[in-house]
Amino acid sequence: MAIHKKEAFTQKEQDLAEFAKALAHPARISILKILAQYNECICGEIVEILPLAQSTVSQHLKELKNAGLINGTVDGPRSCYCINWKAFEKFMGEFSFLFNKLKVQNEKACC
Amino acid sequence: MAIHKKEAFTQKEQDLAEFAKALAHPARISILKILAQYNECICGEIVEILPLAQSTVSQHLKELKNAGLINGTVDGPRSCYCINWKAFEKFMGEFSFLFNKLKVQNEKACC
DNA sequence: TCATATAATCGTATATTTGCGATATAAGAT
DNA sequence: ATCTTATATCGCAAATATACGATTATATGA
Repeated sequence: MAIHKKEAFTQKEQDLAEFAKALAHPARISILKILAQYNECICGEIVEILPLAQSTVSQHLKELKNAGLINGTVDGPRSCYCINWKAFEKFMGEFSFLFNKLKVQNEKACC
Repeated sequence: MAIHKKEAFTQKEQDLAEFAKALAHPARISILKILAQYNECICGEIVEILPLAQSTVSQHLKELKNAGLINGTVDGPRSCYCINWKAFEKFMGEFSFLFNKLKVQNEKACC
């Protein structure tokens, strides 16, 4: 595709897209559900639950962390992860706000 | 990657991931905002606003339509698009429900 | 110090996404 | 019938994402 045109869009649009991208894989949705259920988990616990290799789970965790959706701290030889509810709420709120706000002003029928 | 392991996850997890994927590009976020603002648009109007080629915009519209987030109807030589608010609310509701529900039961601090 | 346990990273193969120009299609106008 | 307008689709190139095994790093315990 030669060039990525992400730069052509607003920062907020890019941020929302990044957030959505982090959620755009069933494995990551599943990881978030597991983290929510257990409050916190080490990588190995998630590996045992999901049908994915350790390296793959670690990669998904890294993406979720990069997106800011989870926190991860080193705990001896392990890494402990949990959901960053604050970030989660921020993005969910922005999405809801953006589209609910836009919605009210044109509830009329269309094509 | 040899095999896609999407099948290993629940239908609901896959559906939410699909929804997120449709939103996982700033151009598509932008298109949704444009559609919300104008209520309905033909492809060419969006092409004029965004710094993307006509074929690229058409492709993004197709993805949004496949994900069920927008409706599109043929109108003579044009195609008219608008947001499918019902689908939108369904998915946003599912996300909020899923994570809000999980949240209440573990607000305690973690790593 | 050395072995063990845990997780991160590297390298690689393959699949998917992104973007565009060129072409095809379909409806309306002349 | 032909031309114009608007959109979809095809084909291609480049970028990203997915998945895994192998390797590396790090901390704990013997």
